[in-house]
Amino acid sequence: MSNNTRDLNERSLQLLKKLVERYISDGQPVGSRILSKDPELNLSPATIRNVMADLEELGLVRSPHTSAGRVPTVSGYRLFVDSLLTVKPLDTKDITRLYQGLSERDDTSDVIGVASRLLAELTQMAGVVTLPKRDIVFLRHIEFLPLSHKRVLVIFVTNEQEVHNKIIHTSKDFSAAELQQAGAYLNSIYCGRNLSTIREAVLKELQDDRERMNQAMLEAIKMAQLTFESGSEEDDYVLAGETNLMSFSELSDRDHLKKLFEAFSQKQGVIHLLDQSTKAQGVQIFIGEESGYQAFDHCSLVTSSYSVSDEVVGVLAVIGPTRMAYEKIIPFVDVTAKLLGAALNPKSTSPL
Amino acid sequence: MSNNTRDLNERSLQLLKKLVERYISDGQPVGSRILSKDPELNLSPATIRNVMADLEELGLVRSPHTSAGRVPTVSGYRLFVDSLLTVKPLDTKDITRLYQGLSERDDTSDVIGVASRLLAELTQMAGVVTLPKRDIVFLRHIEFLPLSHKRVLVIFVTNEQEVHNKIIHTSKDFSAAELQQAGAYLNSIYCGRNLSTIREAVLKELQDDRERMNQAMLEAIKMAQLTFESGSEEDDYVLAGETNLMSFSELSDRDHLKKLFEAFSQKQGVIHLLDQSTKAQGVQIFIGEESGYQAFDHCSLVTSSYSVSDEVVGVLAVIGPTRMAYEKIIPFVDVTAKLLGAALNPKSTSPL
DNA sequence: GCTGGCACTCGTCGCAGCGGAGTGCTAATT
DNA sequence: AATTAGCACTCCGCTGCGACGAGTGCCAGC
Repeated sequence: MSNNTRDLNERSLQLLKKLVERYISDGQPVGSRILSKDPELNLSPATIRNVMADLEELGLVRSPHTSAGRVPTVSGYRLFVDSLLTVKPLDTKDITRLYQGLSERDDTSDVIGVASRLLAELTQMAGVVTLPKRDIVFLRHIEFLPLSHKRVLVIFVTNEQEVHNKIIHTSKDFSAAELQQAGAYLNSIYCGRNLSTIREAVLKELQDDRERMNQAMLEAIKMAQLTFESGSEEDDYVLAGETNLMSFSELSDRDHLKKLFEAFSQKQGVIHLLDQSTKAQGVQIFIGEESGYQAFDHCSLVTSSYSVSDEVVGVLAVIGPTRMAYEKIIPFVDVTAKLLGAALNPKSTSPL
Repeated sequence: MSNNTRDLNERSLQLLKKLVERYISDGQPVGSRILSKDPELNLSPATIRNVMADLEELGLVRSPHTSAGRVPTVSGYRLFVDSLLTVKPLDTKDITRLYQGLSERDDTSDVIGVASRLLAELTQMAGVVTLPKRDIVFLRHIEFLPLSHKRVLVIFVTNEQEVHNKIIHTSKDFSAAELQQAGAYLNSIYCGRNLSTIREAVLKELQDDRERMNQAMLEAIKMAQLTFESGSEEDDYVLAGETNLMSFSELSDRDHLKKLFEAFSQKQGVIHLLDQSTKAQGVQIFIGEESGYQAFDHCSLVTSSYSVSDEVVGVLAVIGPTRMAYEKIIPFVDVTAKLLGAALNPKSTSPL
């Protein structure tokens, strides 16, 4: 059952490639007769049957029942996308649509949402984009408002458009004036820095320099610490085109569909899965059960991290049935990730 | 085809009631034999057949095919919920769950989301709650930040927790200091007032009193106008438990399901539908096609507006198959609406 | 080593037959 | 006049059967 490429000669691989391509385009188990008609193979059905038997022994294909053709297994798809696939150049129409959507950043639209919708719309599958990591998120303004019961509402603005808010619990009740002062102080020293470095700086301040700070400054720093402590901002993503998945017959089983949509609304599992792609640069693919999540059993995910200034800040993906046109989707996801990264680059956006 | 109640005698109505109840609990077309066994009716199958024929003539029931018993039509359900239904008191377990979830307002949780999730969880259908109208939304703090290109980022905080933001286009570029001043001015005069009255006041100012304001005040008012102009805050809702709907066989048709979920993600249609309930106090029901939206053809919505200080501020609903246990859902929605209204009442929450 | 031929397996389709559930109608009963 | 019993009828759903087609595995010949 080793699906090592060396166990197979060129012809078998070629045949597997044709088989997978054929299955992807037709959705029907493909038999020896059909493949025998392929001019590039030019083999008789009987020979093809022999080769297919080999492929089946290696676990690359299987037949749903005795007298149906063969369909690729997960390993078969894996081998296909890893070694056999010939990626197609992107459709020019798609390129322009992506470019339009992701380069011109008009005010109210959020790039992440646009990217997600584009992924879904142009692939007719589901698109998902994680929100970018805080590393590229720069503090623009911070402010505190008093609530009752020792609670403080923190509002902070990042980059251009995003406004975040959080409620923190403080050790005592503060007056509006005190909080205003704290905000002004923090603004003066942390504006323009990214959230990660702020967090580190805050921690350092708290450890090192207590004596050279006055009480108000200390309180302000404490509040900043509460605001930016890790995990404060739970990860999230923007999903689009889920309903497209309902049209695929291989996913339209009620229970599968339910599991899938439940996974989408719980988010957590999806986040974990996508996070695995943050390590690698470029496109990565999860085929069927490879994901390890039952909900995605008959799905494939084509993911790519996206980066700003050479640093990975998030992940995007297209989710569809295992039987998808990988040769198109892969370059598509790749390009989208790059364009999104570029669109998020603070240098290319208007200065503060 | 008039389904006037007067066309029917007590017995026929009683029989219709039994029939609908039976169909709701079993999901099978109900025939004369089954109903004849009901001790309260105590009629022979033949008599029941006669009555059923009458009901069918009036359009209250229909048979899927010649020998298949009867199922209620939309009119049948309508008559049932309007005149025949005997509502059941709420399950005590449900009451306590609702009470727990909606009375204690801890910090981070949003009541609207909790309400929506409770509706879904306790009914095992989908729950939806519209965000409350701005009339009960009080301005707590407003602030402006400069962006590039004559744009200004407005952040305003309402009630306790909610932070809103919006980008407005101004006639010229303002400095941070100017904007701060404008914010301070607006805070001083509009804090604590609700958004509707602010909008009116702003418009009045712009018309009446131009001469007695200085330039800065005028600019501030103009910005407030842009911020609070109507339609600025598009309506929205929180949905929960959509996936529950996938379990109902009568909705599990692929196309219907797709339409339904598309309607959910586009939101707009749902909002329109729910808005119709803002006029009435109390529970309202849309059965099947009554909603006018194809996506909800085989669904019923049990809606109720919810009010704060006797003013309707939003709508909540349970969405499920037409064949749902109305006698339980109706009081359930009713109570949830009342509890939510109470939870939102600013008087009962901690003061500013 | 490849290929043609052949027997075999399975799934699908159409068809017929049958039982069950339920109806509508009519005639008898109260 | 209303209710009921009886009966013929309709229609769904199930089952079994045979034909068909697609595709396989294997063997023998090229």
